[in-house]
Amino acid sequence: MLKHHQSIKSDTIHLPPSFPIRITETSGVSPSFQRLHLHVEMEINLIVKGTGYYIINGNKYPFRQGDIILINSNELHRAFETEDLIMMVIMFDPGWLAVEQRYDAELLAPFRKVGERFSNLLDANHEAITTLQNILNDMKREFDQASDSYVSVIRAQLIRFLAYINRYFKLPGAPRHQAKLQGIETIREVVQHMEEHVTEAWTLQNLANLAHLSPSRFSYLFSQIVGTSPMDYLIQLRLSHAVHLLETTEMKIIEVSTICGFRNLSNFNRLFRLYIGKSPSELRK
DNA sequence: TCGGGCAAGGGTTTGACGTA
DNA sequence: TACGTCAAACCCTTGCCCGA
Repeated sequence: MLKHHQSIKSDTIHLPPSFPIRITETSGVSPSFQRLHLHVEMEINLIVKGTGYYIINGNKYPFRQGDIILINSNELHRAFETEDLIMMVIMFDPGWLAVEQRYDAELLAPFRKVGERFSNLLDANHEAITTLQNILNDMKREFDQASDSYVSVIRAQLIRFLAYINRYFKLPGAPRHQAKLQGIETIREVVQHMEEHVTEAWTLQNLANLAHLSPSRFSYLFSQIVGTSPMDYLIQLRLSHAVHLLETTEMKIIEVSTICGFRNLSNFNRLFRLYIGKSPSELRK
């Protein structure tokens, strides 16, 4: 039986305390973004090119070129690529802006009030989006060039970015509430359990038992919250573990396959090629 | 609104066998 | 040893209905 207080552990993002922000550009969706995860840092994604969608706290947000995604601290999220995706990813420690909140208490509202007064998705068609895109591009340029006083410029641009969201992107009408998925904590606990016991021979029935749900109800809820079926998610967890072992050890492929919970080598090879795009032996070359 | 039960269809897994 | 193919068995997903 699961302990009630268990939930998915936060990812640890190593940001230097003196400059707690990281700006990168990613092509496609890296394995760490494909899995359901959360972190204390606030995250901004600018869709530079292509399409895909985010699952954030059980809500699906399709995105396209020009959209901006905001992810608050500890929001459970997962990214998917549909086509030719390139994203700018900004992670920052909200504590970095603690002083500014003395002067503008609403500065972090676009994150803190997401789902109520703001949406996770800032639409590429919004009249003010170009201003925000320019700010983010400027931040990336400053980060890459690291010229004199670039830390101050990036910090100032981040404050400007948040202020403009406050000014132009408040949702109209009554406060909106996030989708009430009562099962979200239950699914969190099951996902945590799967990640900690990835090699177990899980069946849908086992997983549903952990959640105290029928298999059909569990499968439906899981897909709503995580974005893929339970068994598909389990395969991705196992393959991530397999990639790690293949890259960092000299274990035989059949040993890796067994350790990662695959009971059959041919099935492991087939799934590996399907998800990773190459065979296990090709990965090692 | 949430959850259980059921059935149909389709996807997945397994194990044997072949090839390089 | 590593990996691909294939057929059969298995079981998961989905949709629907019903009750609490």
